Amino acid sequence: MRTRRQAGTGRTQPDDPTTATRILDEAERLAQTRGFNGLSYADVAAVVGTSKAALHYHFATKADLGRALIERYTDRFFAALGDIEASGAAAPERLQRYARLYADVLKQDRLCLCGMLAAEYTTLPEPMRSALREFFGRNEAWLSDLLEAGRAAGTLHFDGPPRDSARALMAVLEGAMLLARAYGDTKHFDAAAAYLIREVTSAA
Amino acid sequence: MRTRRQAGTGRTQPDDPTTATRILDEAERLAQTRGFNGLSYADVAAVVGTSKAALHYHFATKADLGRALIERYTDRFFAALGDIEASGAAAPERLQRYARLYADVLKQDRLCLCGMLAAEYTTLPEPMRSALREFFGRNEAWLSDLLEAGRAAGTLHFDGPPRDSARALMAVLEGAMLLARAYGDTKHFDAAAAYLIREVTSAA
DNA sequence: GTCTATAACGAGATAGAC
DNA sequence: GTCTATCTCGTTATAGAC
Repeated sequence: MRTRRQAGTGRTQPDDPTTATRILDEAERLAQTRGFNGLSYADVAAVVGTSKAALHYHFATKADLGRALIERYTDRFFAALGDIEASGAAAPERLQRYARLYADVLKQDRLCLCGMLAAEYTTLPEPMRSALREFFGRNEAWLSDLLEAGRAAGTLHFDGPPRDSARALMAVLEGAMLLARAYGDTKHFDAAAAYLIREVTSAA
Repeated sequence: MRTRRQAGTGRTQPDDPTTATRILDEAERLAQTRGFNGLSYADVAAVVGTSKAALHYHFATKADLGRALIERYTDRFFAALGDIEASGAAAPERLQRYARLYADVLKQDRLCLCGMLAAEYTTLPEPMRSALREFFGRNEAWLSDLLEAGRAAGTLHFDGPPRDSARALMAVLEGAMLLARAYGDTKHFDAAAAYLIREVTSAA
């Protein structure tokens, strides 16, 4: 039931990476490259330099670990989206920066954590499934707002409801990561992303 | 080393589904829903109504089974593309029918076999990896030819090399399947696919 | 908080009878 | 061509010492 733990003393917040954090870091890396089902406690423990039992102390079950992974990933992702909003850039530039978030992940030879987990969806425990749906739902909402605002400002052009275009954008980014990695060529991703953004950005 | 086998007698070709075929059918279904790593010999044997050892007779290793799955899937897929070509339809209609191939898979609550395997790419043995790259490479070539012909005929409109648009199309279809299944809503797929096809089909 | 040790199970794969 | 039986290994998870 427990997940993460404060130490007995009060000085556990602002320190170097805590053990739980290092566990999450390595589990995240493995999940993004090999998938959640392709990740074992033994793999993680070996890199972190601890034991399988210690992992179970921090994350009692693999489902707990998985849920923590998605939640941390989601928090980080939307913090990055907050940075984009705070930049005050116009809609086309925001869209470019959104796509760059994905490109940066791919450059590390990783897939989007949630895209990867979506492929494994039917094998995941329910807490992970609902966390995934939340990630994609919030993404769709964020993109829809961006598209709608851009269209209102005359800087973006597309037909139909913003939600449909948002879904298409998410789909092309997730799909392009998948295909680009199979080819071992990030240019596959860049071409697909640039194509779709050009469609939305260029005048009708 | 062996894979598939003819019986001693000569009448093993035109019969009801042979055991090897039923094995492939069920393994394919599981791979498309749970992934290749989420599929076990025990699962397949239970549905086919045989033993794990019998599976090993037909497909000595799991890598052999996986390769056979991709090859059969590829053969079927390009047979379907051949039907589209033989129909004599114009490029926009061909594109619609191409997208419908994916939609039909999704309606069975499955992902594209090769899209699913692409997510598991780093965990796959090399023979499966090269078979995957071949599937996507041939797809890209087929779509590129279609796009180029459509642009020449004035029925399709897009900028840049056909190859980039082909990649974007494949990416959106694979990605949309992934996301639609997580939502349990095939309309997610239809919206994304329709959006992208409209972009290419409508006049500039 | 972390360890060693081990339980309990499922995986892929093999041997040999029929 | 399929079976039963078994092997070996890796998996998640737990027990209990320190």
